[in-house]
Amino acid sequence: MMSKIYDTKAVEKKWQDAWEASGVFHAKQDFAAPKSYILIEFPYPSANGLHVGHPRSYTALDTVARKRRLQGYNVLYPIGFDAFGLPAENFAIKNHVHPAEITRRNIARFTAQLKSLGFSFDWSRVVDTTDPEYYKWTQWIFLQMFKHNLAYKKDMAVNWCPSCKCVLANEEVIDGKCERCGAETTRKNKSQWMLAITKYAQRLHDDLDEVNFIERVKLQQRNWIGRSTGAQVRFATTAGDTLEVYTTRPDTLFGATYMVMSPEHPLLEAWATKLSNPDEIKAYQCSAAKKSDFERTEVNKDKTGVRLQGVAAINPVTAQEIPIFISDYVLASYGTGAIMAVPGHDTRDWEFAKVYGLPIVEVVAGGNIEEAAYTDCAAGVMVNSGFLTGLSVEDAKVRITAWLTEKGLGEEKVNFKLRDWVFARQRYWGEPIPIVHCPHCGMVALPESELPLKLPNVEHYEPTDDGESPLSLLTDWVNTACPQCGAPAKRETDTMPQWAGSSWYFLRYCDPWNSEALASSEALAYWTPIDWYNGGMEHTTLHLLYSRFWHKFLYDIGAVPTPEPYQKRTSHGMILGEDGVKMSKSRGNVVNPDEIVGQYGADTMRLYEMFIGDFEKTAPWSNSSIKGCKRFLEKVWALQDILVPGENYTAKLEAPFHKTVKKVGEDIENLKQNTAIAALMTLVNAIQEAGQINHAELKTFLLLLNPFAPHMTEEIWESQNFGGRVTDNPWPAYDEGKCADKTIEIAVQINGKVRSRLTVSADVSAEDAIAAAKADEVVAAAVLGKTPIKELYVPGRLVNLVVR
RNA sequence: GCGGACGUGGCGGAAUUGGCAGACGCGCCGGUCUUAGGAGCCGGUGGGCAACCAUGCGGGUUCAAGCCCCGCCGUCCGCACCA
Repeated sequence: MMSKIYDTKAVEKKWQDAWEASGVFHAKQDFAAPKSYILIEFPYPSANGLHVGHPRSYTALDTVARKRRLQGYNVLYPIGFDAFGLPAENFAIKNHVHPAEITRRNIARFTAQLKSLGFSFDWSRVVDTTDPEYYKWTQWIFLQMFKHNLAYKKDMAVNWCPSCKCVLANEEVIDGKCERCGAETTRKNKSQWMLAITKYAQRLHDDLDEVNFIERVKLQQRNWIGRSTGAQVRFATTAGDTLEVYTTRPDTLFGATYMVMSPEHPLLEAWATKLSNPDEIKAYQCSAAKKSDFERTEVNKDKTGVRLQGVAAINPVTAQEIPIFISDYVLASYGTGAIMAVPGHDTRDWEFAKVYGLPIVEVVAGGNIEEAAYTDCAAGVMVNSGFLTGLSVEDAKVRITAWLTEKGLGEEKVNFKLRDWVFARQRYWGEPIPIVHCPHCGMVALPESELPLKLPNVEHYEPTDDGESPLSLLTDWVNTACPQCGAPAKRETDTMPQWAGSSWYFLRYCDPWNSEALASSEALAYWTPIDWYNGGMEHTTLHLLYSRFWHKFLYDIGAVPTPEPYQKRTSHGMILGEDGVKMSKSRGNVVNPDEIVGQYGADTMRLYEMFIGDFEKTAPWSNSSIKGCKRFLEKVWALQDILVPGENYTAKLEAPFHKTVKKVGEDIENLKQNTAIAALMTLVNAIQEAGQINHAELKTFLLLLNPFAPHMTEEIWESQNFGGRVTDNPWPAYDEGKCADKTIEIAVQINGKVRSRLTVSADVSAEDAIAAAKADEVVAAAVLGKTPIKELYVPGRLVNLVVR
C-alpha cells in the first residue's frame, strides 16, 4: 500500500487546531507534579513580522518542552509580547495611527506566524506589556522601588540622542551613537529618574556563582559589573582639604608623583579663590564639557591637561609636595573622580608624565620605566618604597592598606564600573511613571489603589523640542491633586524605558490572571526559578542584568521566593543571510519564514533551523540545504510503505534504536539538536537498509522525531491507528546494555598508523584482541622481523602495536 | 589595548573529550527510470598514480594529538583612559 501524498498545509493546520482545541500544551494547575519552566525571550512585535532568527531558539526550547512533557513534567512554555517601544511610536508619528492599534495588529500577525510553526506554547497565558492589567504591576514594582529609595531623581549629564529626542542609558549608546537610530549622541544635563542597580552590584556579581549560566554570559556580566578591590586614599593638600582617590595599586603609593582630577571634580569650585590660573582651568573644563563621550574616550588620543597653580597635594608616605592636574583622562563618574598618578607603573600616567615632564619613579623592580610603564608586575618586588621595599607586590598591598587604615588616611575599598540605571524616557509609548510632583510634599507615590495609571490619549506623539514627553502637553492629565495633601500638583510625564516591562514578565506567566498581585505566592513558589532561559547574547548586560536586579529586589521585599530568577541560561547564535552577512532589508538577504513554511511546511522549517549548525554559533541560511530536511521527512513519511506488524524491536534494529533513543534524548537536553537529527537520519538509513520497520519501531521513531516535526509525526500516528496521540505517550526508554552492537570493527595500528581492520566481538579481552590483530595477514607481514616494544588495546576502538 | 570565542573537504558541520578525522546533510560526478527532469531511486565523492599527505602556521609532549603544552597568524564578538 502506498502512503497517500503528504499535504503540509492541510495536515499542519489540522493539528494546530487540534492542539488549540484540546489545550494539551497548557501548563497544568497541579502544583504537586514535577515542573519544568522553559522560557524564551518574548519578542518585540515589530512591523516586519517574524524573522527566521526567532524560530531558532523557539524551536530548540520547543523540543525541550515537548520532550519533557512526554517525560511527565508539568511544563510551562509561555509566550508574550514586549510591545512598548519606539518603532510603534515612530510609525504612529508618521501615519497618525495610535500605537496601541499598531501594536494590536503586529501582535496578531506575530501570533499567526508563531502558531503556523507549531510551537507548543501555552497560549492561554499570553502576556502583553502594554496591557494596563500587566503594566499595573510594572508600575507597582516601580513604586516599591521608590519607597525603598531605589528609584530616585538626579540632576545629571545624560546621553542624549538629538534625533530620537530622548535620553539613553549607557547600555544603549554604542560607539558614541544611538543604538536605535545611529545618530551621534551628545551630553545633556537633565533631571532623570534613576534606579539604584549599583546597590545590588555586589550581589549581582557574587550570585553568578549560584546559577548555571553559560560561561561567556557570566563573564560578560562580571566584566560589566566591573568589580575591583583596592584602597581609598586621602591626600592632604596645601589648600587644607583632602583629596581622596581610589586605587587598585596602593602598593605603588611611593611612586605617586602627581595627582589628576577630572575636569568636573567638585573641589575645583571650592578651590577657586586659591588657584592662580583660573582662566586656563575654566577653558579646559569648557572644552571637555563640549566633547561628546565618544570624543573624550577616543583611543590613542594624546593626553592633555592643566596643572593647578596654587594648590598642591602631599604624598602621605614620602611627605613630598606633588602637583595636581586636571585632565579628561580621569573620569568623574568612576571612583572618586581623582587619581594618584603612578607613571612608573601605569601606562596612562606614564604617557601623561612624558607630555608634562613629570618625574617617573620605579617602585617595582623588573621593568624598564625609561621605555614604558611597567604594569605587568604582580609578581615583582618593591623598591624605592621606604618600609615597603623588599616586599612582594601582594604583601605590600596588605601592608600599606593596614598602614593607611591605622593612620586614618585610607582603607580598603571595593569599586564597581556598573552605573545606576537611567530609567526614564521622554516618550509616549511606555508605562507612565506613577509619581506626582507636589509643591508641598515633593515627589509623592500614587496610591496603589490608583494603579494602573493608564496612558492617556494624545493627538501627537512627537516629543517636544525641549525634550519633554508629549504627555507634558496634556494639561488636563498633568494637573492633578497631591495624593498626600490634596493641593494642586503635577504628574510625572516621563515614561519607563522598554526594559521595564521585560524585567519581570516571566513572573506574570506563572499566574497571568491574578488581579491581586503580580502573581500568587503559590504559583511563584511552584514555578520559579525558571529552569531554562534561552536568549540572545545582546541582552546579557541589559535585560538579563536588569531582570536579575528587579528579581533580587522583589526577593528582598518578599514578593518572590527565590534570589535569582533563572536557574540556567543559554544563548543561541544568529542566523545570517545566504551571503554570510547579517540579514537586513537593505542587503536584500532576508528570508521570510512565511515563505519557507508555505513552500516546505513547518516541520521542514523547524528541522532545518535545528539542523543548520551548532546552536550557539552563527550560521548562514542555505536555501539548498533545507531541501535535505524536506527529503528526510519524505523518507519518514514513506516508512509507512514498509511497515510490518511487530511489538518488539527486531534483532537487526534493536541496537540502533536503543542507541538513538539515548542520543536524541541527551542531545536535546544539551542543545545539540543538530546531531540529534543526524542520528535520526542515520536511523532511517538503517531502517531502509533493513527493508522494513515494525509497529514498535515506528512508534519509537515517531516519539523521537515528534519534538522536531510534531505535525507529521501526529499524522502518521493517527493514520496507522496507533491509538490516541503522540502527545499521550511516554518518552521512549533505552537500555544501556542494548546500545552496543554485538560485534564491532576495530582498527589495528602499527606505530600509530592504521594498517588493518578487524571485526571482533564487543566484549573481546585485550589479549584476544591483540592476538587477533597479530594473526591478521597484513599486520603479521608488517611486524615480521621487528622488535615489539608495546602492545595496546583501547576497548572498542583499536589495537596499537609499537615495534622497532 | 584588554577580555572571550573560534579556525576541520567545494559548503553547513560531526568527532564518545587523547584513540580509525570528515558522522549527517548540501553540492558535485556517474548510473537508472522518463517525451522530459530543477522529481525519485542506486552508486561514488578530502588530496595524491603510489608510498603517503591532510584539521590556520611553526615547534613540543605521547604508543597515539583536530583535541594537551609553547610561539605565531587570521576571523568574529564584547569592553574600551574604570585608576
